[in-house]
Amino acid sequence: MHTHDEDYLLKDIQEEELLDLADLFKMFADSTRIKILYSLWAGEKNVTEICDEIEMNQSAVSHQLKALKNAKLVRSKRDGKAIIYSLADEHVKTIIAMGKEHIEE
Amino acid sequence: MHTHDEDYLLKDIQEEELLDLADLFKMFADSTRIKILYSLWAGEKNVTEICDEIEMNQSAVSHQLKALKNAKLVRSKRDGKAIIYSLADEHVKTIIAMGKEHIEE
DNA sequence: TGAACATATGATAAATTGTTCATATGAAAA
DNA sequence: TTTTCATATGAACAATTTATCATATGTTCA
Repeated sequence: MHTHDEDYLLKDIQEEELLDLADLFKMFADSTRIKILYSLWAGEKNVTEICDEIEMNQSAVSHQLKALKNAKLVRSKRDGKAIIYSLADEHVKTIIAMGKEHIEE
Repeated sequence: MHTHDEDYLLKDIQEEELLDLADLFKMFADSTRIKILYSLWAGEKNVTEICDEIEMNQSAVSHQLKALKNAKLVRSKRDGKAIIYSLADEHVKTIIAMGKEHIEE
């Protein structure tokens, strides 16, 4: 049996989930970030390589990598002086693939 | 045989596609718009109903509906005084579902 | 026809976001 | 142990985005 309070709570949780969802999609909603993700599609790269490939300066890329890492869309590991980034999981690819399907109609 | 020009062109098309992709994801990257899409998940609704459900004023909702329609994520049809909106296709649901999967880990 | 209702839209103000610049941190190599 | 290379970060400014307000448009009904 559901009380009114429970319904209220449920609605609240949904609200929070929707905010989280919006935050996630924000990560895909900027061309620099999408370029970075796309650039990592083929495999891991260090920051310099990403900068070269997407032709964007190091600071901007680092800032965006930080955001992507926060959203758990990329991982990083150190290799000597370099930090190597890679896609965190398959969802990244799936989400981008769905987006591509939509615009290619 | 690929000429240098063709490669350049190809790169250019990808660039444009990435911008389009980012624009698409922008639609999902705002809580008002995500609420609207979610509200239409169950079925078509007119503007007033959407406003009531997501507790947002009519002007803001209309502005966002316009953006969503531009992105071909919702459709609309007139019914007397009202305009009835609905999700444009299944991609909307798939994309949101993928997003939910990611954050629910 | 005109009053009432439903939605759209333009302009503005507020908030958010992204890039850049300068500099800090941290690892390697001389 | 100083210099160099790779990356991160804070602050400031610019650009973009969103909500709000006022009003316009279009439809129905008296």
